[in-house]
Amino acid sequence: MGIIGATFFATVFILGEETMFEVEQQAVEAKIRSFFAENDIPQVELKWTAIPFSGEWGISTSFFAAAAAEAKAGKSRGVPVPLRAQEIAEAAQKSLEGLPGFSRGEAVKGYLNLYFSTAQVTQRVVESVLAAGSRFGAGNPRQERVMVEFSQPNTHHSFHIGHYRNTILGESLARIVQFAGFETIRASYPGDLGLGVITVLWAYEKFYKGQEPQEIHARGQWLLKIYAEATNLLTAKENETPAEKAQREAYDAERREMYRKWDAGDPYIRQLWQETREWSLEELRDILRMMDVQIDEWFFESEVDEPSKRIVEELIARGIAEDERPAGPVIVKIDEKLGLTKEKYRTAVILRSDGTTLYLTKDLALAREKFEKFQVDRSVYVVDNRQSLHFMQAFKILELWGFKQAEKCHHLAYGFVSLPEGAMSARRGRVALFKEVYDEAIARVLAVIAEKNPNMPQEERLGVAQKIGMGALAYSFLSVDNNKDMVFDVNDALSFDGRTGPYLQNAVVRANSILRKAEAEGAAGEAFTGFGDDLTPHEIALIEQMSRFPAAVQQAAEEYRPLLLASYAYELGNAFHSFYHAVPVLQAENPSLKAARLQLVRAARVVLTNALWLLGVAAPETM
RNA sequence: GCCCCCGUAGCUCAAUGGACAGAGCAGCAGCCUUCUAAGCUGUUGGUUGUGGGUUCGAAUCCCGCCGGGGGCGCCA
Repeated sequence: MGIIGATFFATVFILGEETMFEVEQQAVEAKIRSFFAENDIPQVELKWTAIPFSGEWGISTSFFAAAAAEAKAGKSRGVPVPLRAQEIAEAAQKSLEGLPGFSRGEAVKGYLNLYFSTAQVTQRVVESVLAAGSRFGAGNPRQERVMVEFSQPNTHHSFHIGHYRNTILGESLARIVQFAGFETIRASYPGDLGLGVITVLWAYEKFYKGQEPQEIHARGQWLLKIYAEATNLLTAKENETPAEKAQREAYDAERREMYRKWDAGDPYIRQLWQETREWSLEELRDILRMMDVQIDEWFFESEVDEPSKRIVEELIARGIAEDERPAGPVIVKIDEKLGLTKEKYRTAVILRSDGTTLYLTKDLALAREKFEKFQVDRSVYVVDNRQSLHFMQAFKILELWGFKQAEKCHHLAYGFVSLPEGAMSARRGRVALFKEVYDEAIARVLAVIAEKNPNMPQEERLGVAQKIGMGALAYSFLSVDNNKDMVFDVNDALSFDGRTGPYLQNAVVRANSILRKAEAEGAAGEAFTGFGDDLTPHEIALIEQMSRFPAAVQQAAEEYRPLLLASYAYELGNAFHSFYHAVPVLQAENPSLKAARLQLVRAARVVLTNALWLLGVAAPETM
């Protein structure tokens, strides 16, 4: 099979088949369906998996469900389900004799295992990979538009490792959903107003005006220091003297006055706010650049503040919200509206009694903008799990309000990140700042390069170190399921051994190295005549793993879980490293074997690169 | 009191109804004149917090309990 075969399979793949073996699976399934019909077996759903722990390659299904359905229908004749499942498996196997694409079948313990004809299927997988290249694994275009909202740090603060978890999770999810075939919009929603912001503004204006450092990150971090100091000045202490108390209260009055002026649009305060806000945003943009994240839409809290007030009026007018002003705030009694007897969504406050907005108010306005202006069908919010109630309330209110997209709003909650010493606290100066971790990562990688690859030209080292350092960090965060709390330990996060980003990058680098050498010795052009049936187990394992990639992408996108791809990527990298160790490529026994293995290495590099991209990890040429 | 999340090997984590609960780290034993040893191979280590239930089949689903974290009318 040459060009024609490659084109044929690539076309099939692009047009309809998303998970590589749908064609085979459907052919087998059709046969089993008619076998069921002929033998009066209930037409239950068949679930297909790879054959586990066989070292061989194929697809598998079980017949427990069919046997159980028979028993329920009173047709079991007293045969226990497992035995009957095995009977069905054996009979099904007989009915499938001679099916093209498979070498043999076996019925064992109620399962039917169908082994692929390796030469044919290998050919097909490798050709599909090489034909699709960077699009291998991508899903067919969907009609739905998905907005992923992530990276919502507060301005007048500095970006720490907790913000990093949010951002890498959101970016990876956005890449996965996009690659799976959905039109995807990345949205960022920085918190640029509120008391925390004003606190920094107050202290800056009063004590530090004009003293800011010029370097972007130093300046961002400097704002965080101001925040910590200011909070300290404004917090009541034990045993404080009357003079201290008076001082603190005077400061607080100044701060409140500044908030009032900001709200009233005082030009001087607004100007000061704009300028300092921009410092934070500059730092944020630079960090997103380091992470290779491109935000499509920026929403700011300050921009939805006014629109959100009008929404409250609408909700009151429609009887969804109740106005208790001036004695109380504007509320939505969600449980009551839903007729719930136990408290679950509770009562939400959507406007303060003084008429100013809350976080929830603004999220309602933002949601409406997403639905109406951007016409999104699904909206994913990557926000830490302490805000679960907030989003449960927000989505329910949207539903009461009549937005049908509300049911496709999803809060992707993740556990918060703490340090070995305890929770991060800006006030105590106990914060792992992203930029510090980044610098540390670079330094560590440079040290490893100096030790392990001293021949690497100096001018290449920094670029490689950035990719490896960021790869290690990204993978360490994404390989923990998002709903689990995490303790950030630099040594774990920046480990380069074992199940890590660098391990996977190293697999790509090793593939590059083989291909580079092949190129240099002129072997790259040698005719590839196809794969034989005598593939080694390491080759089969590698190809099998590659064939699973499209399905892994779809599952990760459906479940909103980058972790699945982190696990997948490790399995693939592991298969490649084992192959690399055990199977000679450039030293293969004969030219046709060598050409076939070179194809395999090319394909493996493609799939590894695609999988890593979805995790926000870039592989360098060498390392 | 109510709600959400978590509890799996010494440590960090996978496996969300299917076959023997898997990796990494740490430990132990091997493998670099051969495509990058950031690697490979072997090995030690588990009554899946606990008690019931549903099911042919449960780490996974349901109920109770224990332990940890978070949240609950005018913070974000």
